[in-house]
Amino acid sequence: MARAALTTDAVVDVALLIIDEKGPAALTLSAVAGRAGVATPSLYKHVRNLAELRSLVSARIMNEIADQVGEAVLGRSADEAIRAVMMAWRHYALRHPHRYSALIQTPEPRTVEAGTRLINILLATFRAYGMADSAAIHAARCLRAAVHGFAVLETEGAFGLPEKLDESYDLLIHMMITGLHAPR
Amino acid sequence: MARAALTTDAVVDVALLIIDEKGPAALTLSAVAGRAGVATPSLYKHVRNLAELRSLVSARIMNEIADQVGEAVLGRSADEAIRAVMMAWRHYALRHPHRYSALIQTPEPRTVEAGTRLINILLATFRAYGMADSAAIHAARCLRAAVHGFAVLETEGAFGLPEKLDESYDLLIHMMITGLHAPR
DNA sequence: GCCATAAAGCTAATGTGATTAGCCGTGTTC
DNA sequence: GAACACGGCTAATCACATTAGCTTTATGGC
Repeated sequence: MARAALTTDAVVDVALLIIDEKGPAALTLSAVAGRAGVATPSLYKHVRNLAELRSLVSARIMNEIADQVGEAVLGRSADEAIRAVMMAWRHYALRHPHRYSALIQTPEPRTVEAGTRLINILLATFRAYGMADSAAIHAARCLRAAVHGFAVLETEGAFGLPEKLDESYDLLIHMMITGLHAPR
Repeated sequence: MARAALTTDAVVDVALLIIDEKGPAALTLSAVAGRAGVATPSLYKHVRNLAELRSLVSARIMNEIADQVGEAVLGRSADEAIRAVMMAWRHYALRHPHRYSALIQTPEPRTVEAGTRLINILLATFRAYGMADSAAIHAARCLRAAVHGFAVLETEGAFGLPEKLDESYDLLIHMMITGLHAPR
């Protein structure tokens, strides 16, 4: 071994710092190296390239979301659980808007793995409705799409009037819950 | 005047060609210039810079979506209209996945203007339910979030099993429609 | 038909970032 | 105490975006 120094995790930490401050577009290896007090090429000792750093960052973020959502759902079930999931997910996005924009959806192994944790939470929740596996998968996809769509649009500032967004989201939660109960 | 040659619109055409073939990340001024048979700096006679080109491209795409959705909704109302909107929107995304990924959500005037056309179609549709203005806005936001979320996730390949996606989307349509009818 | 002009194109140059190659010091380990 | 592997560094290359300034060519007015 050699000096203690930088680790891959520490590089990701710095990357998140930059993203939080200036958005995903500002994530460059130069910027990370500057923050870490190191020359740019030195980073290649810890990450393969910029693409890998982005993927590590994305996975870390997805894991954070899964953590928060998993925590929120503890001790709740059915409608209460759905509401808790949706609230926690959106709150994460609002607390870290730039991080949310840095999420990669493209099938990228690391993020997919973290995303699977999140999906499993949703599936477990839907089993509380007595749903069959297949039905739970469809329901989970719908919930994911709705929440993610709202979070993306809100964090990117795509909605016009900011003041009533809580109300809109309440409606979305309501629609999801009632939609799940309604017979096909 | 000078030679006929390139126009801003033609540059956007070429940009869309590149996006369709290789995705939004491949959209560089060099690539556009190469395709257009022109030196890179010549493009600056037609677009201010790469950022503006992206914004023009995004606006064009959003307008295409609004066109398709607007067409789909003709002659329909209420539930039928909602279903038609959702189907047309997703179909556009599936026909042009790379274009869908090239959409910019950030408050960017040109895209916002085109997006407003789309929102107005949704609002008009919700009035068919006899909704008040405020309720229609919340409903439109929810519909937009759900459809956009599904389209983003599907076009980026974020969903696992491709074969049942039609079924999942049917469920989403069902959830939206029943959710809209259910009382708060 | 001839010229001024403005549009549209071009070459050259600069700056930023990513990435690679190859060198150097420093702990760790035997 | 010497070999080694790790982590950092400098130098160099490449791809792009962007700017400056020159050249060419329609075209409208004469």
